[in-house]
Parts: sequence; C-alpha cells; structure tokens
Amino acid sequence: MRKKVEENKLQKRNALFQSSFDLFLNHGFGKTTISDIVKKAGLAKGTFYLYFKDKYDLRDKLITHITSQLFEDAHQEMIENPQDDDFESTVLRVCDYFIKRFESDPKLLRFISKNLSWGIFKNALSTDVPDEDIPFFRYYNEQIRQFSVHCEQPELMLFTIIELVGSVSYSCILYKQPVPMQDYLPYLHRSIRAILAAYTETEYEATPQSAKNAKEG
Amino acid sequence: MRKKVEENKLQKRNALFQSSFDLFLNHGFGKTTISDIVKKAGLAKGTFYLYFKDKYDLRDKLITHITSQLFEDAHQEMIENPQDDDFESTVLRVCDYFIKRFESDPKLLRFISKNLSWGIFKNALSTDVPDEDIPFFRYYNEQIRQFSVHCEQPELMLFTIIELVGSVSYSCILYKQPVPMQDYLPYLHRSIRAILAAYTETEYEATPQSAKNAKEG
Amino acid sequence: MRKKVEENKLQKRNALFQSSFDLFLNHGFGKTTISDIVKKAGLAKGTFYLYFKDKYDLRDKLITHITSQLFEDAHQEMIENPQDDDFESTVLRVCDYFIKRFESDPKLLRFISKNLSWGIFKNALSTDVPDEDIPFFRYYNEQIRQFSVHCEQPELMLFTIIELVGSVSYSCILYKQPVPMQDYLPYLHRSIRAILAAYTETEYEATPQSAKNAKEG
Amino acid sequence: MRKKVEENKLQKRNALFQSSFDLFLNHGFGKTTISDIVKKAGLAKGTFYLYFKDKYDLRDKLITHITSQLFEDAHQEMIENPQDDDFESTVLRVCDYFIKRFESDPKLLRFISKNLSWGIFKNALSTDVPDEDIPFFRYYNEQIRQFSVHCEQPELMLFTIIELVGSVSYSCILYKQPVPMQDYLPYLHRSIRAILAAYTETEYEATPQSAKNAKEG
DNA sequence: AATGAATGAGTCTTCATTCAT
DNA sequence: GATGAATGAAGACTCATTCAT
Repeated sequence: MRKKVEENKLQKRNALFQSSFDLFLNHGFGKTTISDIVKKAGLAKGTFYLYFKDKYDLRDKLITHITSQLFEDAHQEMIENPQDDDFESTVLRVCDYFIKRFESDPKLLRFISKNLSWGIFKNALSTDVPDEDIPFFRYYNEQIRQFSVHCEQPELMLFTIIELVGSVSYSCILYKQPVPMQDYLPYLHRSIRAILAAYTETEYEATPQSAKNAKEG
Repeated sequence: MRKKVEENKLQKRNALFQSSFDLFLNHGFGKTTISDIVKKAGLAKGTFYLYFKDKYDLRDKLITHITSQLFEDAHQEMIENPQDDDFESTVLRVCDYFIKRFESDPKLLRFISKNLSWGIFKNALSTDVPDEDIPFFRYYNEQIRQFSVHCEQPELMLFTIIELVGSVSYSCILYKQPVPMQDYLPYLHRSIRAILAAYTETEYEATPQSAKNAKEG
Repeated sequence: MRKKVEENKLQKRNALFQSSFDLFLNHGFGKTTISDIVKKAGLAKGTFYLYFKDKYDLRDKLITHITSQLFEDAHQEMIENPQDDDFESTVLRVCDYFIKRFESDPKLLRFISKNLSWGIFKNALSTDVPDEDIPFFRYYNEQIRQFSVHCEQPELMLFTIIELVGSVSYSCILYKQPVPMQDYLPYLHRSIRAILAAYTETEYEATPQSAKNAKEG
Repeated sequence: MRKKVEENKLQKRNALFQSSFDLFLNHGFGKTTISDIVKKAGLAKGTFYLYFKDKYDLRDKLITHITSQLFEDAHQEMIENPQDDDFESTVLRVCDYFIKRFESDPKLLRFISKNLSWGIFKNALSTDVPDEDIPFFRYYNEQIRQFSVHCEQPELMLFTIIELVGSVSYSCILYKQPVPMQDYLPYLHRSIRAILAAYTETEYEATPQSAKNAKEG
C-alpha cells in the first residue's frame, strides 16, 4: 500500500517535469506560469509546492534531467551502432548526433543552450552521482582505453569539444550565423579533429608563455 | 537651442543605458524593473517609454552596445600594444584579453554570456552597420593580410575561436568547471593554435563524409 | 495645479482609512483583506501600496489616528461643556465620556481595546509630536494648574486612570463581566476618586518596602 | 488497555498545547500555522483535527489553560509563603507576583495581555467550573474572611485591581511607557491601597450623580 | 485512531503601461 | 518633452481542511 503512494508521487513529479518542459520550450521560462504548468499536468496549484520550491527549483532540476537524458540518448546511439573503427570517428559521430538532435529540435537547443555547459551539468550531477555512474562518461573513458588513445587530459579534451559544439550550434542553427550549420559542419569537423590531435600529441608541454600572456594581457 | 535639446535627450538615453547595465549585472534582467532603472537614472517612469519600447527593447540595444564596446576595447588594446610578430600571437593575445576582462568582471561574462555569440552580435549590428565599419573586424582582416595568412574562411575561423573562448570562459571562470581558467588556459591555447592551423592548412578539402555522417547520424 | 494633486492624494488616503476602519470594526483585522479595503474605497488594488506598506502599516497608522481622534473628541466635549467646579468632577466627566463612547460603539472599544494603552498611544505620537502639541494633554495640564492640584506625578496619575477605565470597560461593556458597566460605574467612580486622592496626598512618600516585595516576590 | 489509549490521547493534546503555546508566544497567533504546530508536536496534520476544531478553538482553550495556570501559580506562591499579617499585604504580594512573572516573561504578558481580562477568563471557566472550584478564588475569599475584611463587593474589588495591574503591566513592562515598571511600582502600590480602602470604607454610598454624569455625558 | 498527500480558494504583491497635468 | 499617480491584470504562494489508506 505504501508503495502505491510512492509510485503516485513519482508519477506526479514526472507529470510536472513533462508539462513544464513543453511549456518552457514553447513559451519560454519567463512566460510560463505555475498555473500553466499544473493545469497542463492535471494537478492542483498547491501540489506544485509539494514537489518543488518554486519555478527556479523546477527549472534547475529539469535542466539536469534533460541534459543527462540527452547524453544518455547519445550513449545509446553509440552502442546501438558500434560501427566505428577509430576514436576520432567515434567522437565526430557523437558530435553529429548532438547536432542532429539540435537541428530537429531547435527549442531544445535554445533551452539547454549554454546549459550544455560543463558547469551546470557536472555541478548538478556531482553531488548525487559520481562520474563513474554516468554511463556516458564511462563509455567515453572506455573508448579512450579501447582505442589506446594517449591523452593526458581526456576530460578537458571532451569539455573543449562539447563546449565548442554547443556554442556554435546555438549560433549556426538558431541564427544561421555566420552560416547555416550544414555549411559550417565540415569546418567544425576539421576543428574537432585539430583539437583531438592537439590533446593527443605526445610531445606536448604546457607553454609558460601562454599563461604569462593571459596575466599581462 | 535645438542642439541643446538633442544633447539632453542623448544624455537621458545614456543614463538609462548606464543604470540598466548596472542593474542587469547585479540583479539580473528578470529582477530588474523599469521602476528601478528610471529611479537610478534619476528620471520619471513615463520618460522611459520616450526612449525604449519596453525592457526587452532596452536589453537588446544594450547587449549590442556592450558587446561592441568589448570588441572595441580589445581592438584598442591591440593597437596600443603592437608587440606581436606573427598572426598566432595576435590571436592568442586577443583571446587572453577577453579572458582577462571576464575574470576581472564575472558579472559581465554572465551578462553577455552566450551573447558573445556571433548570432546576436552580428545580427544586431548588421542592420545598422556594415562589417567594414566595425573597427575590430577591419583590424582582424588587416592582420590576416599583413601576416599573409592563407585562410579560405577567415570569418569562420574567427567565429570558431570566439565561440570556444566565450563558452569555456563561462564554465571555467564562473563555475571553475571542469578546472579553473588558469589551469585550463594552456590547453585552451593549444586548442586555438590547432584551430588556426586547421583553417590555414592549404591542402585542406571539405570531407563529404562528415556532412553525410551528420545527416544520417 | 500641483495643489490639486496633493488634495487628491489626501482624499485617497482618507478613503483608505475610512473603509479599513469600517471593515476592521465589522469583520476584524484578520478577516479584512486588502481587496475588501480598496473595493470599499473605490480604488484600484495597486493604489493601496502607494499609501501603505501593507495591512499592518495601515492598522498601526489607523490606531494612532483613531485614538488621537477619540482623545480630541473628549477634549472638545470638555471645552464645550465647561460646567465643572473642581478637578475631580472634570476627571470623572472625561472618564464618563470615554465610557459613553465605548457603550455606544462597542466595536470601537474592541478595536482600540488595549490600544488605548499609553504605550502605543504615546509611542506613536511622540516621534512626530511633542506632548504640548496634543491638545488633550495641554488641557489636562491646564486643569491641573487651574485647580491648583498638588500632584507630583500628574502624568502617572492620568495614565493609571486611563488604563483602569480602558481595561474595565473592555470587560464590563463587551462581556458584562463581572457585571454590566452601569452596575460597575459607581464603583469605578469610587476607585478613580481614591486614585486621585492617593496621588494628591501631600504627605505621601514612596515606600521602599513596596519595591522590595516586588523584587523578592 | 483502554487506559493506555486515553493516556496517549491526553499526551497528544498536551503536545499540541505546548507546541502552540511556544509558537504563539514567539511568532504570534496570526503567523502560526497548523502545520507549524503539528510539526513541532511531532504529529500529523490530520491529527490536529481530532483534538481541536480549528486554530481559534485551540487558542481559546489555551488561554483558559494558561491563565488558570498563572492564577494557580500565584495561589501556590501565597500558601507556600504565608508571611503576611494583614489583607493589604497579601493583595500587594499577589500583584507583585504577577508583575514578577510578567517581567520575567514579557511574551507571556503580551499573549494573555488583555486576556487577563475578567471577561474571557471568567467566561471561559464559568461554563465548566463553578467559582468555588477555582482554588485561587477560594483562597481569596478565605483571606477576606480570615482578616475580617468588610467589603460589600469583594469580587468587584478584585476585578478592579486585577484589571489595573494587567493593564499597566502591559504598558510599563512591554513599552516602558510612561515609565518602566520599577519606577511605577510604588505608585501602583499606592493606587491599590487606595482602591482597597475605597471598597472597604464602611460609610460609603453610591453617588447617584456619578451614574447621572455617565448617562448624560 | 492516525496519517500526510492533495486540494484550490484566497491573498498579497508586483509592475508594465497609460494619461492627465 | 517630462512627469508620476493610478491602474488592474497577472502571478506567486499559503494554508486550512479533507479523505483515502
């Protein structure tokens, strides 16, 4: 009996996630009211406050939810189509998967926008879940190992690529600036390859001058 | 007499820009009211509507204003310290300038955030001002020429680098994720150099497969 | 023209006072909403907040307003009917005036209730207005002088009597406990006379034992 | 078994009394919610309604509870320290006891405030309990008898004194107006003595004029 | 008897916008 | 052009009360 109640609660929480997601995407966060959310979810106003502190709380939890969903989708995509024979191809295919998703759902892109950011994403998850429990990261690390990629900072490499992909997608997909994504894609691939190469060059050493430049600007 | 009136108007407009800038930075756009803005500017509420349609109109114009200011500052910095002897150094120095500004003013970073995006930026300016009139771009193109850089898509190259810098700054400076900016900087420099190299490799050809991957995902 | 605006504002403020007074009396403070108040005053909801911070602010200002009104009414009553030939009669007549008002308007009594308290009353007025500017007190002091009353602590004497009258009125008028006011009145008069006598006995000295009792209880 | 259930119920009722008392004192009646009360009492929300009709019902029963407790405490104090040799001293000592309690617990004073009023107090008790069952009153009447006090209206005398003490305590202790209680105390004692004398003067007659004044005011 | 999730009417409060002066 | 009082729609949030378990 107790179990039924818990199930019921989870169901309501998910209904709120679902309805707010739709509304945020279609009308934006600012123009979505709690009234709208609960109405769409088929719940009473007060019920909202049993599950979330306020709209901001809901949003933050939703971003985490959606973002990890997206990464998991990418992960699934990869294991369902294990067609690659080198690391570079794998990385490019993941990037292309993100771009495909963004192109088919520009609202999603706008919503998670700069929230595809490592900051929010890792921050949000890190409290509850160790990295190893996020399948996408486990998968990434496995690929590194499997293909014997020599990389001192695999996380920074991934971070760099993801930030680049997210950021240029925003501009090229939503605003077609400076060019539409399809036109930009070959150049993006080229940049990604260059970044991969840069992080896996064995002879690399941090150049002290770089840091100096930044400080003395 | 006519002139005095015009000056007066400009002064009010700037007062509104200034006060809203401060308020947006410190309290965020959503929490800043028109009341706040006019009070800080020392004007009456009704006056606001003589200069801007609404808060959104003000914001859009302000972003343009601030962003071009930032680019101009970078430009000034460059011509005042013409110390570089190659193109790569020049580009890195510009990037470092942006990062320095962001580090000394994280609120500014948060505000323009993904507005350092080409989309908003170029879009906003393009209506009034042709590229050639933006000194920063003129400077950039001059540098390309001066250092005889072979690059088929100089604008895409710049776009790529700026998006990367803006995006990783957001994460590394505001959230120190995955690492603080000072730790990330050497790797960022490496990535930028790699991108520069990728765009200036003469033998490059767009790989049709890349586009294919993205489409078939 | 400017004057007209000010008049208009005062009018609105008074309308809010009036309507809230009626509603507080008839439905109680807790059950009166701001909606009710502005509706009765014929104003818009937002207008309320131009004049008062919230319902509590309105109440505090209203209590001061009403209480001083009541004292002024008593004062007027006295000067319009200057029939007394000694101080005691004057004091009793003032007390009787308060009681008459309370009996004819029990809601008023309940509202100012223990707010006829010196604390709230003096506190509220003292910031803006020195004692001498409250006609009732000036009148009281004049009577003291005129009838050559020998009293070291005229203010404490007045305080004692007013507290007693307010407090017993509450019980005898609103609850008819322990007896209705008309039955209690002769005894109240007797007590008041006794207090007057106690404060004007010239031979009096503070008894150290009294304070000792209270401390050692 | 039946007994255990009854004990359990009493325990819950008392828990609700205790937690609501604390909350009313510290946050006021209006700002205390039923949620707060049950949480502090460690009970479920629905349980509240098994014991009280609503918050008002709880408050009324609590006031009675607290007030009679206070009187009983005074009573205990008196019989534990039977040091007085006349009636006046006994009365003053009771008053001083109340004041001492109020000074050590101003929140208590504020809470029962004008609820030390005969109205609420007698009213509340009278339904269930005849006067004779309230030990304090029995004690009072015994003292009257024991010291052979000649007083036609001992209850009105007590009422008068208690109202005066409660009312001036409110002002002098909570607001230190017009003077702090310690400064006022000698004068309060003087007034109480005067009232005692007024009620026990054998030659007294009600003055018909007094009532007349009040009516014709 | 006890629970606590759910409800939704009810309130406060904000703020963009208007318009008479 | 400039003002700022007034508006009232809109939205966030609370909380007493119910009721299925």
